[in-house]
Amino acid sequence: MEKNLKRLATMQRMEVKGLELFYSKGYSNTSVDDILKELSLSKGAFYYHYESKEDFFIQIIQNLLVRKVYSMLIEPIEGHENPLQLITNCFDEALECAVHNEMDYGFLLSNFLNEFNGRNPRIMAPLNDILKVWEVNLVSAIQRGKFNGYIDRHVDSEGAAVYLMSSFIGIRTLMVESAPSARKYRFMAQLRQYFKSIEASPTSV
Amino acid sequence: MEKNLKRLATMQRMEVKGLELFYSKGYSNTSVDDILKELSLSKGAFYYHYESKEDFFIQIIQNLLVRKVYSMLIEPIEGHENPLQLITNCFDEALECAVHNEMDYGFLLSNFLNEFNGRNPRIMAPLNDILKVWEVNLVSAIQRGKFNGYIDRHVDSEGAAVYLMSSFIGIRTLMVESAPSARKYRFMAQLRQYFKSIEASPTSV
DNA sequence: GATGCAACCGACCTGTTGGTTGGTCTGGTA
DNA sequence: TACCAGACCAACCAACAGGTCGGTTGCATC
Repeated sequence: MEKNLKRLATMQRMEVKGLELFYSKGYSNTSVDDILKELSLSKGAFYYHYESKEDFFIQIIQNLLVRKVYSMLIEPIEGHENPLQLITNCFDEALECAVHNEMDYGFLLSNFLNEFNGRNPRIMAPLNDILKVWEVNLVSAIQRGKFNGYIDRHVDSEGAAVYLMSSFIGIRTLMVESAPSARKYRFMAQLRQYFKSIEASPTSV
Repeated sequence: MEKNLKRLATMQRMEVKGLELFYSKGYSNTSVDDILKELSLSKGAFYYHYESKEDFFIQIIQNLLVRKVYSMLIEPIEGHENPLQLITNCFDEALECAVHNEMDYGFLLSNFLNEFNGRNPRIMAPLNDILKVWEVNLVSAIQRGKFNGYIDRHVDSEGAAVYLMSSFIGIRTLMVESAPSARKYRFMAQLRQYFKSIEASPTSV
């Protein structure tokens, strides 16, 4: 049991540092040695625990990335209050975090999506899984909103979900280089504008 | 003069093939040899015309990418009709093109943005320039729309522009892997919904 | 037909990459 | 104390990267 703990501790260290470097430099620009050097570990240790660099990355996605996206974008909108308010707050916090993080390279998930889109099916599979969970969760939040009278019942839930995901992924890309704070502010204002147009109103037909 | 023509022809061949491969495999996963092999050219030819791989890529951005983005996203919205209609048509065509292109890896510009964001300032500079032109053009289209009575004059032009750019970049990322056609359709419907909320209406305060 | 030069060739250099392998250390067990 | 297996080390490998360089080709000029 003690043994197993040590194993897991080492793997955890590798994966945390791996995610950090993969995020900041990209997957293909980060060598296994880069990660190992920072942890004072050897190649042998790495290939004792993982079959390949690709396998290692998939583990990172499943062990770390899933949880991060979950706690940042999924959990916060699972309440039973007004979903439009929940999503607004959720996006606002996620973007605010990006504004204040000086080492920002964009949205973790979308960076990796971009790097592997249409190129590496083995890695895309778990990434698409995360995307799907996010989408399903948004859809059900919107449907809940319709049911509870917060959102106009003519709204296409799937459409709204895709639209929200798109805009979030895009704004995170745009926020990296120039005027992140200003762009966040403008984005949030337009998001509220959009939300106003899909919320339930007494004047709706 | 004839000489100069040959020079330009070879460079054009290299840059066109380079853009093709950089787009499909990513910049860092495409070697100079990959490009040269497909053109049956040698390393010597390459380094005779370009100082480095990075310099080569910057040339591609300035010579090819700028024009592509211009003709796809900027020119089509420069008319004097209803800008919301122009933008709708423009996005619709750009996305339709993506749907039918089997070799699709996302939005050229945003793929490169993602790859170099926060990492390579020399390459980011010309990419940001393109982004800026796009943004300025959207802003002025929206302002034109306000002036001509198509768009509510309380609308924040810069905000709407950023919101549009975000959503476009995002939907292109989402359209690569799964259900591009369905996602395009849903996206466009929500875009129209958003547009409806910012267009000039007689009932506005 | 000798000269000059832009355009191009391809062998080579140096460093890095993902991955392998034989060996060492250490803590628990009999 | 002898042993054993999991965890790790460090030297090594072939493939490949970006980039260099001395040399060749082909065409215009005189």
